[in-house]
Amino acid sequence: MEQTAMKMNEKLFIKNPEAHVLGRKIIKDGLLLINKLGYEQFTFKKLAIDIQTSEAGIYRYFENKHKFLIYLIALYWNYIDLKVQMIITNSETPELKLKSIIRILVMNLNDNNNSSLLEIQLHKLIVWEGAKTYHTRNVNHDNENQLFKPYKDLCARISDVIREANTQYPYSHSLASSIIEIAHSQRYFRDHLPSLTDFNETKNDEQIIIFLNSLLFGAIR
Amino acid sequence: MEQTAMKMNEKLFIKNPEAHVLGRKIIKDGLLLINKLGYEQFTFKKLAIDIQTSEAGIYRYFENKHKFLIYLIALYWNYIDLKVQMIITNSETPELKLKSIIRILVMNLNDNNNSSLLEIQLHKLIVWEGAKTYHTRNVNHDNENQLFKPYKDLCARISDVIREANTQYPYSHSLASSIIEIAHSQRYFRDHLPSLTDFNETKNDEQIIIFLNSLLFGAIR
DNA sequence: TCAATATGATAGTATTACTATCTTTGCAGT
DNA sequence: ACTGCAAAGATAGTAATACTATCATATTGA
Repeated sequence: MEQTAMKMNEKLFIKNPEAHVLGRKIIKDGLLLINKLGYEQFTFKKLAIDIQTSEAGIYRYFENKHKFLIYLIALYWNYIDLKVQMIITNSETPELKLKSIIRILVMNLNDNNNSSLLEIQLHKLIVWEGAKTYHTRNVNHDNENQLFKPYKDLCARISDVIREANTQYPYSHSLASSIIEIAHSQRYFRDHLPSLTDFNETKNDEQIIIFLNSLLFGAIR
Repeated sequence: MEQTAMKMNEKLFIKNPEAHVLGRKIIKDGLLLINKLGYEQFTFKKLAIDIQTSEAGIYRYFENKHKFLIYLIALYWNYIDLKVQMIITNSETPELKLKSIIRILVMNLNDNNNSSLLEIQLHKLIVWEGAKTYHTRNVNHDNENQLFKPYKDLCARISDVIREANTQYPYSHSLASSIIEIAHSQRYFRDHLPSLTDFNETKNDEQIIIFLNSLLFGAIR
């Protein structure tokens, strides 16, 4: 994943962090620190101390911590989209594609144990903080600046597969975004508000996968 | 709705706001101000100026703005739960109950135009800020203090109806919480990130209702 | 070698999220 | 009518946050 070097929206940063040592350190350690402290407690000051630079040093790369969060989340969406693209080209039927996509969305790590630390951390971030990227009074402005394009692209891609499975189904985009959101919220509920779910303590992703499958295939059947 | 006087969890406030004039003003105008500014920009200072009291005056009722948000959201869940209870006793079949519940969740205002300003504002709040109540590093602690009980109660109640409709269905809680979350996220997407949905510009709730019905009945069928 | 650029170092400001204290108002019971 | 106590008003203060500005130094690539 490291070398993918996805082209990121330039409105997300002031100076491209991937192109400089300090920038890369900000991303790598910043992701860890947000996951450690939570978005609200995370500050550029704390990150600066962590990586032994100054607050101003970080502000040279990112306008504020909200843009920083959107940047990291965009990284996640781009990465998932890549994985989904691979699945699509390698799977036979749309049904098999959808099943594999669901596995990617819940980040089932059992099968492919080559998942990097970065992937795991990005998945943790999306589950905890993902919704905070767009639940702001800046949504419309941020959306005009295409900051959520990676999410929308992923949604469109999954939507295509849904239509491939059932050309009559009229809500392919809504179904795609719903499956994505539920994959995250049900995992969060399982781990923190378990009475909102039916998943037992054995934190086995299999139950979430079965639930998502039944939802998706129940809808398009 | 005004006179329902639900018993609220005492850990949500320092001094019961419903019992005092200033407290009631904080709730009423605070709700409006959060909806106007958004949770992040909302401060007790701004609210104090708004209702012509002091910051300290508000801190006598609420520990901080996060607890205040949870309080308002709990108000919403309690209110919805009441409405759902009424529907359950007045509907014939579980299928009719579920259809009516979905209408309540999307806050379809066409049929009952007696919806108060408070209801509309609470619904706006849950769509914009609802997830922020539990996406915090305090979740576990807040949950132990039963702060999310109203949400869990509602989820359990809907879950019961789902099981009434299909006694074999094993994911009634997850399905209930998913339907609730999707009702809110799809409305938000329709209004702010429309390419994540299939709903067109005529902001008619009917499309969301149809989508939710197809999801729910597809799952339990 | 020069010039641009990256980074370091330090300081400063307005706002936020509180806490403390002291005073005044209004009402309840005797 | 008097007393006492809780509610509310008024003001001040503090640490942290979210920035912005400036000047110096290190690196590097043309």
